[in-house]
Amino acid sequence: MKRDPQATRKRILEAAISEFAQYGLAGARGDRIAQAAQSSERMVYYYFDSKELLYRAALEKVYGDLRDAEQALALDGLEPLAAVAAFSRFVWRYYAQHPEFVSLLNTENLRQAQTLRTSEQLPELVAPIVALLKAVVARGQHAGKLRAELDAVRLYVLIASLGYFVVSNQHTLSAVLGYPVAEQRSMQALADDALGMVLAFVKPLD
Amino acid sequence: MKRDPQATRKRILEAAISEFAQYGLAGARGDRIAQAAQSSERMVYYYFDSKELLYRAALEKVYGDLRDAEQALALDGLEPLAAVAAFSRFVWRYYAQHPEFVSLLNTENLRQAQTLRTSEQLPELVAPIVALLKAVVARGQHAGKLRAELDAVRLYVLIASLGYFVVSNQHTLSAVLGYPVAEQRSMQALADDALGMVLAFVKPLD
Amino acid sequence: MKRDPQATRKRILEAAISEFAQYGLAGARGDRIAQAAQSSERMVYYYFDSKELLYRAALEKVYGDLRDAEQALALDGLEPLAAVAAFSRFVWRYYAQHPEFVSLLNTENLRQAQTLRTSEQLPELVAPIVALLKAVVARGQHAGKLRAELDAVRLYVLIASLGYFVVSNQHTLSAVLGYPVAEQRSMQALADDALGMVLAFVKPLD
Amino acid sequence: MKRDPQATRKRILEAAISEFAQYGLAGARGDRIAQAAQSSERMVYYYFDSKELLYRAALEKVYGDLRDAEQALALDGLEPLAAVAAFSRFVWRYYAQHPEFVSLLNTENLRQAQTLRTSEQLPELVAPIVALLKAVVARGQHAGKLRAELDAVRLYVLIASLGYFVVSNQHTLSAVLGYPVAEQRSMQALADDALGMVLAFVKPLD
DNA sequence: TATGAATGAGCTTTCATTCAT
DNA sequence: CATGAATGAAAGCTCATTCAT
Repeated sequence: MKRDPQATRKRILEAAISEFAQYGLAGARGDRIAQAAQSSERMVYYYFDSKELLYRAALEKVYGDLRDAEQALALDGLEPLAAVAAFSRFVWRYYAQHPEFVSLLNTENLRQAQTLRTSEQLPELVAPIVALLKAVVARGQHAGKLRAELDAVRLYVLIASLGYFVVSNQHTLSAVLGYPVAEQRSMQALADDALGMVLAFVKPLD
Repeated sequence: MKRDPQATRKRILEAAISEFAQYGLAGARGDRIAQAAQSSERMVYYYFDSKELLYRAALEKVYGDLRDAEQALALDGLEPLAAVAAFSRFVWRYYAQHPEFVSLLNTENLRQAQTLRTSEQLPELVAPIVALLKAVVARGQHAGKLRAELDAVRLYVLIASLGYFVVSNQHTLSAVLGYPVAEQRSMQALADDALGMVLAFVKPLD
Repeated sequence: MKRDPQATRKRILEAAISEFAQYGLAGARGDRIAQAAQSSERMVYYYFDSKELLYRAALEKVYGDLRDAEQALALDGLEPLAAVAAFSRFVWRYYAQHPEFVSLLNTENLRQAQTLRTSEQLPELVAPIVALLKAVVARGQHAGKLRAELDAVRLYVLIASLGYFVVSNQHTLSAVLGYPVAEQRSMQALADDALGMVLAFVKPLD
Repeated sequence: MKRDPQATRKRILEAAISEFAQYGLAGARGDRIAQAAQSSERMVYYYFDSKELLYRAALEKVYGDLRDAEQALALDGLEPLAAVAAFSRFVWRYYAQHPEFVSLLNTENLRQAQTLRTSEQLPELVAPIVALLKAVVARGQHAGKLRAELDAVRLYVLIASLGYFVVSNQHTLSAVLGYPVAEQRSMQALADDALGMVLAFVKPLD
């Protein structure tokens, strides 16, 4: 009826991302996805064959989107310290603006990365972003602007950590601390603190 | 079977924690819990009335365990900086040694803290630990050993962030980075870096 | 509600035999079985776990019934020739009176005996009846009343053949030949001819 | 794809025969047929309109093939006894070499010959072969070489029986008796015995 | 002649839960 | 205190078939 296969497929995939992000894999419901996509449950299987494969497609989509977003990052022209700061801000902003990405990652970790481990295209979707930071670190160390002992991968993990937790755990945090993490202002304050931490950490101890 | 009601109840609760941690709320299966508890599905309902209530009990249990563990923390006798370090190490070690706690938190955040928000005993289970850090910060600032602008709640969030992410996302991290996060040694290296970060951050900029 | 588990289970199994006999494994419908058994589709799964296992149970039941029926056969007191006749008549009568057995066998052959081959109890359900004929043949050959070259297994197959086809293929036969195979009289005439055949075949050519 | 409509139609029909023979009507799958025919599911409907009609076409095809094969049978020149033997061997060989025919007959009987009974061309496909035997019997009786009481239709049924069962039930037989019915040698031994039976039966009791 | 897209209906199976003792 | 039996509701998925070009 719609005769626009690409569009239908896309609507389903987007509805699925949102559903999986909200309910996890086990909790996601086919009929809800169909309804949100203004399509039918049948079409979901027509395009994606099974819930698991739809979930895999959703994961690949959100990782792909991250990779696409990071293309816009131009760190080469920046001072090493400024580059680390820009990188951190980019990552944190991405998490904050894409809570469904964070949620899907949590879901995938619950499953012990079952799907990710067996995906063929996922590795290549993730490699570039770490490479980006590696380049900055190497350059900064060479110029004496970043600590020599710095390990780029560990630095990446720490930067990610600082932005991830507040998005991932925003609901329990505000329930438990009464701290309104989701609000712009507190988010910003946290990000400022975190940036201070990162920069203090990467600077050489002159 | 076993004429020891308390023991049966306990086995069920423990099996439930492990099941919820592994599969989330929606993915958890009553029969698997019953089997792991060497009991019957019927008993699960006998003691906990419903899956939701069992889940709530599980959440309360893991939060209670954290509260109990933190009793052992004696920060009062320590220097402010040492106290911050001890606090951080405690939190991180707890996360690392209790991945089921981390996993349950993720599950609860997926549900937008639905259960936690309506729990009566949960707030009081969490308040003390933040209070602990608050005391240290106040004392340290008074003694001029910690930065005056430091906000204890935000500091708590940042410390938690640094320990949480690697446990929560260990599976995707090792799948995607090939970084063996779960191993003792890499965990330790990360913790060392993180501690460096925290201390550099809290110290006054003399 | 019925609180008579054995009876419910039995009604379901009988309904299943009749359904499988009428529609085959693929064509059998769970709801029809449930309805015929005056139970619910859910109960079918409660007792038998899956359609396949229900089918297996059905097969085992009809083979078991045949084995039970054959207990009544007392061939030892008979003359060898009379024993062969009695055996043949028993087999043919059993097929004629249990078309659902014949139909299930056809279904199982369509499936290339997939289920039967992997059944543990089926072999032992079938062995005795052939053993019965073997004993008769041995006795008859020893007494010079049956042809020395006779192979008991082959004889069994031929006897079974003569009774099976008319039951198994009665519908196509009457459609195609206009021969009312299902009627008592034609059935009897065929059985008489068949018995003549068998006896002429087993007698020594004096 | 292939601009050869007749060839496509033929491939589909052949694939259908094989599919119906292997899985029955209910168990047959449109997509498997399409794939085996190197065509598309859509084409199956294009040429045959529905599964039922495709099944009917399959039945008509296998009956037609039998009728064609039997044209080669020249019984007129043979002695009555030799003619009966030739007829029997032909039928048995045909069954053995066309298990898909046997399987389709079983499937059709499961359905209580629903399709066959309402077919217009099927009766005329089957009549000739029985007529063939009738002629032989009449001739033989007239010449005193065949028993006078012999009924040709019943004789046909018995001959068919003897060849059908081993093909139709080969899988359960070998599973249950451990008798390798499908093998050439055992098949031949059975056919020899069966021929002995038939001839002993039709001969006058001089 | 040929075909990719779409679909309603229904199938088997699972799940959390309640009944009855 | 404990449990075997029973179940309504829904979930994921499949099937034969039709639409639209």
